[in-house]
Amino acid sequence: MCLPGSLGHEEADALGDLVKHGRVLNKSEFLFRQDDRFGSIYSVRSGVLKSVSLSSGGDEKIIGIHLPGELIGLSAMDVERYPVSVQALETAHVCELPFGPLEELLKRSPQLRRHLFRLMSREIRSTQQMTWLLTKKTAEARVVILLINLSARFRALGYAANQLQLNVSRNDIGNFLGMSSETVSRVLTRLRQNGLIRIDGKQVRILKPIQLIELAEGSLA
Amino acid sequence: MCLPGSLGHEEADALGDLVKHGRVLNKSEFLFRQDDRFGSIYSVRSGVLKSVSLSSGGDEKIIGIHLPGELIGLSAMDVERYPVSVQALETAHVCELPFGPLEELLKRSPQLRRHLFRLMSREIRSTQQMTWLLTKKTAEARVVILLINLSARFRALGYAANQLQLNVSRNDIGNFLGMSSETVSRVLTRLRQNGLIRIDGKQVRILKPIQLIELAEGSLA
DNA sequence: CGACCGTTTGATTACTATCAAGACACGTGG
DNA sequence: CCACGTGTCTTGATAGTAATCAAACGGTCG
Repeated sequence: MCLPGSLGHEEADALGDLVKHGRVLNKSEFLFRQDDRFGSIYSVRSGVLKSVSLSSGGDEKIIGIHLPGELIGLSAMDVERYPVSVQALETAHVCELPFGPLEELLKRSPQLRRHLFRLMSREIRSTQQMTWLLTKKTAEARVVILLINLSARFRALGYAANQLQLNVSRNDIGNFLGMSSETVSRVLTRLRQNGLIRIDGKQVRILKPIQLIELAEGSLA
Repeated sequence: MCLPGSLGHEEADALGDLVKHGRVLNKSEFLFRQDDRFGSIYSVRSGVLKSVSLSSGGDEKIIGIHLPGELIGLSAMDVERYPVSVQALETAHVCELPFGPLEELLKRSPQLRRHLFRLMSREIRSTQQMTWLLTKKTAEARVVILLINLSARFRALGYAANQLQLNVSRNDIGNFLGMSSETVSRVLTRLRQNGLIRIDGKQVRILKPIQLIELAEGSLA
């Protein structure tokens, strides 16, 4: 399924017709690049991708990390060109939803309309929460909250919740959370030393979720 | 007009019928509070308001500052209750757009649909830009960028672009930009000393916009 | 095996928060 | 009208968190 959520059969079928052939991306391949002409919204079927925005000054900012079931491109609906690049962090499958036909379908399906509005609304909220994270939390708490957040999202997908396959470099994590890769590294080692997590390369295993949550809340309640 | 933007006459009329009696808010009065039941989206006709989110830990985070022409409540469309409180920073007029009837109208008006999607998309982008601001810019640059940003938004409304009436406390500015009120104060005095702005209480006059912009770009390009 | 990129760890620096005190503005009540 | 209190703003001194600079340590892939 390409648009997870509460859709009737009819809508699902119509949507199925609309979907252009799904796309497979290899690791580090781009789904689209910043300033490409906007034409489609994408839905992640498998794999993990990142959104990156390149500022005029030349530095990159990682805007989001996308797991299966999530939509990509919602921030481009009112502009000619995508404001970010999207790149696969591992082999990924996506569905392409061409925006024109999608709008047609929206005409007929109140369900789908509600659904899309919901998704966008949620996106707004989650980005706003990120600003809260960035201004009110210490580096340690930010990393911990990211781990908890990813864990919850994995669980919601039916994957193991405390066995995170982090195909994201320390650099990317730091960029995303507004800190240096060194600090990310330091925080992770400290967590490991305290027995809250285990680290095997890109694998992070959450050993004591409850204490992690306490840590996240604790540092500046 | 309650939904600024490109609407046909028909839509505008229908929308006019839909709008519940506008509301007037005195300074520091609440439009709605966090956890109030979601029912309406609001459009600012005059005045300035702020969105504040209260975390479980008890501390507040200012999420947004709303000028005339902007919509409030887009982040609540998929939840039962508003995730933020909205408070007037000065006397303000708003239109209330009850969500149920609005959805009815969306059924019939592709124009309006597009318009709403556009606004939400823009909101996503502007919040994402805020995360960029918070992670990639120094305290000084953040304040400067806020000034420039407000100036541009005022100009777009037809107001004087370099005569900002900042009915926001230093504390609120700091909260919004992720820094202490003291730092805000220091940055503003430095800007004043360098002749880039003038300050008369809440009035900020931009004297050298070009140099301000250079400053904003300069500190960490 | 060696080169290379990402990670870890250490030492130093720097930005900004925090703590504290004084200045200022404003509204109230004497 | 002026004294007073309250809240915000400014300014200063100090402290802390995280950035930066640097170097050693892997793991991976020709």
